[in-house]
Amino acid sequence: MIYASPKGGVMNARSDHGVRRGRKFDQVLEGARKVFLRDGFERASVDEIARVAGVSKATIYAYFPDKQLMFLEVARCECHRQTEEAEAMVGGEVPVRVALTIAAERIAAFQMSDFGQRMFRIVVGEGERFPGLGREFYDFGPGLIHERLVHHLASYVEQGVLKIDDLHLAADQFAQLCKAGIQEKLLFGMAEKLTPEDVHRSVHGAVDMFLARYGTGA
Amino acid sequence: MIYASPKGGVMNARSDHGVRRGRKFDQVLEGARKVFLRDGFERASVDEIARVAGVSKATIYAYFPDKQLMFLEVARCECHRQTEEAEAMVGGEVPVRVALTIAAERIAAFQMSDFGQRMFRIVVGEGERFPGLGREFYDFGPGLIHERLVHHLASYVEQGVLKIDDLHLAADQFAQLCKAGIQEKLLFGMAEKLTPEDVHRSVHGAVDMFLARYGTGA
DNA sequence: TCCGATATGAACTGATAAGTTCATTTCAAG
DNA sequence: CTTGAAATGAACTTATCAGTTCATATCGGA
Repeated sequence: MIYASPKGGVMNARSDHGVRRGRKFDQVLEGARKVFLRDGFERASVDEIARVAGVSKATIYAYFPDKQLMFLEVARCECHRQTEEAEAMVGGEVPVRVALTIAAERIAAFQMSDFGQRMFRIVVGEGERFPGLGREFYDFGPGLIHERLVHHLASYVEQGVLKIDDLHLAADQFAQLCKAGIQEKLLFGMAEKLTPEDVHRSVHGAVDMFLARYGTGA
Repeated sequence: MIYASPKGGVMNARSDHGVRRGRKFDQVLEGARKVFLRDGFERASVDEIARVAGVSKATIYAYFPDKQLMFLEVARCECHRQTEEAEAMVGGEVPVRVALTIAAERIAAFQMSDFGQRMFRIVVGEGERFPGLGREFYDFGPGLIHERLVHHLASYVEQGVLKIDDLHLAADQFAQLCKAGIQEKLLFGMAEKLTPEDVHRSVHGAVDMFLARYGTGA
């Protein structure tokens, strides 16, 4: 099994969360990621994680004090990773409609992705019992999108093509609109895969509605 | 403990889901409801349910073949019960804006309720492992609202005060808009209680946006 | 090549929980 | 009051799983 060696080669640094590092750290994290995303927190067993990671259970407990902290670490890493992948966002100089359409497509795509869906299920399902988990997920997922959106909307308002009083509400509304007709079907298992037409419909429906409300026609 | 006796007085009928009934059926269901809603499916223990229901474990297993079916039965009952409570909906002869505002307030209220939140967490969290659970929840919760909404929107379209091509999309969009600024805060534990002002802002934001897009001004 | 840090695995503890069993008791209908 | 269905409770089986322990093996850097 090929795995990246820990950055810097330092073997026994402690992370800021009570988590030790070492040679096989990445391997463990990867195994944990797979199993937690597949089975959820409660149903995932540490023995299974060890098996999938190709590592002994003792090694796992050398890194993490317990299962909860291991899970939190995985969640944290996944959120950060996912965020980095979505770095590229609508550039500066495109028409509003185009920018909104691109943004809507990203939002819809994320939520339809296997990762997006499973992570959402876990965070929502276990959220009440993991203080801070929901917050962590939000800050490095939806919250980040939200901030970007507010920022871009503001610049369009300055240009005079949008008129928005409450930028934060507008951004939330837009994000919500992108999920119309998608989120429920997926979350409640009423459709395995959505057709590109379904997505197209939601995306354009969101953009049309948003512009009808906040567009100046300029 | 006071409990309603089984309807009809028939003691040993089998329901359509492999579930037997009997003297203490309602008591068991009530205990299960409490514990499942409090702890979720995985963390709820049958012994605890027996304790809370004031019933012996053997009795529980006389009714339900296993924990899963017991949970499904509880979920079913809860959804139906909840639906019945929300029967009253916007009447016929009020202006669109008023009707939409009332509807938005209900949607927001349901999702902020303790029951709405916990049930959503469980259904989303366990949904992948309970075939049919998501569907059941949808059909007797959000799906019902959806149908009502479509129906009412159609009548306003006929009156000429709304202009809507895709009624189902419009209904989904409206429902989504009502959650803007509420759902994420609650689900991700970023606010214990939302102020009435927050709700007011979301509700009116939803109505304003919906009318901007679909209103004819008539 | 040598050394100290790291990993191993396999057995072990302790706890919890699902589901079963059965002799005994309660209850309600007739 | 009688009777049979329903309920009891407490012990029991079986299984799973988190977390520990330790003697041994491996690995990478110097």
